[in-house]
Amino acid sequence: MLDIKQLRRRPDDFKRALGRRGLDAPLDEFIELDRKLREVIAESEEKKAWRNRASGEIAAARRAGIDATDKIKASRKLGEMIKALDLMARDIEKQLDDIVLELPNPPLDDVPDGADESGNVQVRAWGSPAGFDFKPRPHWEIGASLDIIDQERGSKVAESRFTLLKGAGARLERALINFFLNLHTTEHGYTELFPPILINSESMRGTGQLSKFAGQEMYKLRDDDLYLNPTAEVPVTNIYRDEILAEEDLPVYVTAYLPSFRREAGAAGRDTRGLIRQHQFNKVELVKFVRPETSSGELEALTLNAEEVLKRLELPFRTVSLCAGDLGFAAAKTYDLEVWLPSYSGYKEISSCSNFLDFQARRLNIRYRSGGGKPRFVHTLNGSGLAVGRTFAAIIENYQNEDGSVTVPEALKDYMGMERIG
RNA sequence: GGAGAGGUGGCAGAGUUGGUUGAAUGCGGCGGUCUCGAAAACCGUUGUGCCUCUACCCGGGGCACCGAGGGUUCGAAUCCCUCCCUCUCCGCCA
Repeated sequence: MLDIKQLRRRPDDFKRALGRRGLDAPLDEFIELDRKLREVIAESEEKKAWRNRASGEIAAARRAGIDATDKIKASRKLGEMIKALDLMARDIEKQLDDIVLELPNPPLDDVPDGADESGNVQVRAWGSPAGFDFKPRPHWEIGASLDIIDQERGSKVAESRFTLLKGAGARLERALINFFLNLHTTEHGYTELFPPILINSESMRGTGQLSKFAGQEMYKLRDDDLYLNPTAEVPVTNIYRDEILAEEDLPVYVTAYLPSFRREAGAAGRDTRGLIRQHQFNKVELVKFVRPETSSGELEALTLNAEEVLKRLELPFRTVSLCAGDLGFAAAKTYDLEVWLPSYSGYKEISSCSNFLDFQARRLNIRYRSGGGKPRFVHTLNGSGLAVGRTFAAIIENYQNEDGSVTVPEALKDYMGMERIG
């Protein structure tokens, strides 16, 4: 959520910044409604002050045994007017919310221009895709022939886009989760969390997952006000909702492994095979709560933490800075990590690291007390570190051998208890 | 799932015959006195949001907030309704 006071003060700046996203924000309408709202509030509060005074006088009169019927009558009339004004205020507020909650975060200045994916800019690349002296196969074929990925039976138990992992496959999934968490907790200074997997609508709204457009993606429980976790960003960022943190507690670094569920509405026909786009997938998330002055550097550090995972696994990847038009709703700046996948003959997103500035914190009301002064909003950041299924696929494809076996990456040998699969 | 108790300021804990109670008191925190310094003692101070005045800050005035939402009333932390949560006992289970 944007800062309404800032919006009020310099709407043109916001209009320009949001324009970089290709958005024509209805800010004129906002300014007009906002002006009207304050007018109504002022009138209502003035009448309330009057009523409060009258109530005191009625009390005093009663104690003195004086009749106050006329005062009570006048006060009653005032009450009706106040009720009407408050109703009007609430209506205007609702209209304002409808506008403000749909306004995305303005991009930071160093975010490249561009309307879509094609405007993204590579900032660095690591490793080089291995050449194969045989025809490399996609991970779903290798997985099937090694009998470690079973998509038919996954579908039998649930439906399509659900997968059954078997034997070394199940072991690899678990190994990756452990490896990620161990790296981040022991070497990168993150505290491990294991939050609830079912999430209430208030938390979903807080991080923006429940806005008009995004609501389609979530699995909702029929009998309860709960959703299946779409990304650990939601439960983890919400842990401090409505809290004021002590400045000395910042920065907070937390990491969490959590199964994630998405309906993938609108993705029909895309990535239909293999582990790339599943309804249920595992992910290790990195989340930071930081002081505003530090968030820019914290994003660089968080991105490097995610990159480190790929380096340890010796998987070639590149890092791209998303252009203004490709940024997610709440992000002011995002780096995507893309891993090399032979089956795509290209790079595929495996992590997305974003700085939200105070956009999420304002909506979630997460603040910290600076010195002895007023509470200020923290900045929040998050990134995948990493998506487990896509890492699984990348390992199978990049480490495949001509005989159909897969070499276990050095970093995973202890976790796997084997040097090769198959 | 059954029965009961309860949700008040950073914490603890008053206040429920409705009326200067934003809320006693204690602790903690901050500032000061004292001290070479510290402790103790004493004095003062100590919530958040919004509206408004002044040029932003500081400050002044106002409104709101005692789990959430609604209701009764001139007036509600105090009465009524709905929901949420916590605790205790029983049952059940991992």
